Amino acid sequence: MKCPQHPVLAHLQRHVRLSASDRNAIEALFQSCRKVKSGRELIRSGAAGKTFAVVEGWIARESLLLDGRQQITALFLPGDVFDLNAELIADCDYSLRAVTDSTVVEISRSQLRRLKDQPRLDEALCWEELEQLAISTEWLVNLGQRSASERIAHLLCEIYLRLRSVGMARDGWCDMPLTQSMIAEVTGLTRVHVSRSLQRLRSEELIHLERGRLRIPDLVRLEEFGLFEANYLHLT
Amino acid sequence: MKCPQHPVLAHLQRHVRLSASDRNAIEALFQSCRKVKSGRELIRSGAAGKTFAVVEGWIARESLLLDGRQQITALFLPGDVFDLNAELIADCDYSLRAVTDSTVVEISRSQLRRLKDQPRLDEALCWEELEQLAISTEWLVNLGQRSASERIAHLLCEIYLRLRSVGMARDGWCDMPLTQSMIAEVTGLTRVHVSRSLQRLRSEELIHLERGRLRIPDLVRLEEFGLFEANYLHLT
DNA sequence: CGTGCCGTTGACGATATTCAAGTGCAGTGG
DNA sequence: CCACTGCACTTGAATATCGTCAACGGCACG
Repeated sequence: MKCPQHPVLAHLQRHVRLSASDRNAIEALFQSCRKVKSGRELIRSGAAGKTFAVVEGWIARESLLLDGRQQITALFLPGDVFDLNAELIADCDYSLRAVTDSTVVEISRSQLRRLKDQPRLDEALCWEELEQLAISTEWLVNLGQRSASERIAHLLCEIYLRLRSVGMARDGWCDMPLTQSMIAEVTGLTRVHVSRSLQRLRSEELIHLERGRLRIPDLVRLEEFGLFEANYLHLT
Repeated sequence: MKCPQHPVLAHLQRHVRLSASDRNAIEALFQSCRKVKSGRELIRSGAAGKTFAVVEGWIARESLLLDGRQQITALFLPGDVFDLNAELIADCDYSLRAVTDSTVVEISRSQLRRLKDQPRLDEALCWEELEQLAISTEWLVNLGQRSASERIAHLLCEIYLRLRSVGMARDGWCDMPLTQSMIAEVTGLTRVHVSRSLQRLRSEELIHLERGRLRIPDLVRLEEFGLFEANYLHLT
């Protein structure tokens, strides 16, 4: 699904109304976009950290354990600006991988400093950080307290609302390019168990999920099932 | 265990060497300390967000589910400065509770802005944010991928190293005021299973834990057991 | 026409939860 | 001084949830 206006601008303006010069400063960044093929890494574990904005596509942050177990610790969707302080890191312990064919912008520390000199942009960027932290906090609750089906239901609610907030979901429909293996890596479950849990959600008519598209016939019911409370996303 | 110098200064100076005026700006904050009794809330769910620095004691961030299940999503130890952008939040979906009798400093948004005008302090504060995010990311891996005993081992390694970085742990000893119920709320397990898992760690001589004190006879062994890799803490 | 990835299914086993009862200890008040 | 209470922790037995192993089908890609 296409985003009506530029997703990064839409995302930044969810809490702060930007001036024309603010918008220009952001748009100037897009002159150096970077395309990344699905499955390729933007940042490899061990490299230096970088700040990104997602113009198009989905990005996953992955952490690898010594024995090969793997966890997706964050998902970045169109419009997200993330890892604002990462340039301080000399060697990352995570990697960033494109879930779909994606377009991103790298933001250097000097560019970031200039953006932060504009008060409204500074505030908008603070909201970005706040959102990332709130989401990862909510994911902790998800992994710690919810059952398998609840975790998946919660994740799908979050994805739907995050996409909707930049105009990329409506009428209960949105893209959902995550494979079941990836859902497993997000939710801390096995592929097999994700498959079974999804079947349960389908059989209870809570979701329809096929060929990379998700349909939620009754969002309220899915939210209740997944003990989902939207306020952590700070949508207005 | 007492911190040799002021824990907040020690913490901020782990990555950045502060000037005398930087240190004065921080010390000025301590004129308005706030004492909180063990078990009391600093911030209640629904209130406005605030920025804090921990002078003394341990603080937990808690999230409550609709059905009463509860998760601790962060622990703040002496020296930590946290929730730097929280003043934007009108109503929190979490609460902050003192684990032990504690002393904290509230930092207002205007104070914060003044601190951020000093470049070294700004950088030190960025490191604080980076650390919080890295820890919550690592906790996601913990909940998603590790077994019960591994989770607890990992948590104890983290606590030990975080305390040691501000001089509050040495020779394998540190404070450990968390009850087993709290460990359960951090690790997403039940109290009962935490009790059994701790017994396993004790029987394998990986830890000695009693009366609020932790002893780790062989840190390397405990780290290996818990698949702990310290680099996410960015200690030098 | 293979090959690899994604998803599904079944049988079985491991891990963690639930329920219930009981201990030790610190603090309280008669 | 001693019962009484609440809290932290422990233990056992039964159960549920989730993981592991293995096999199979469909589909896209070269």
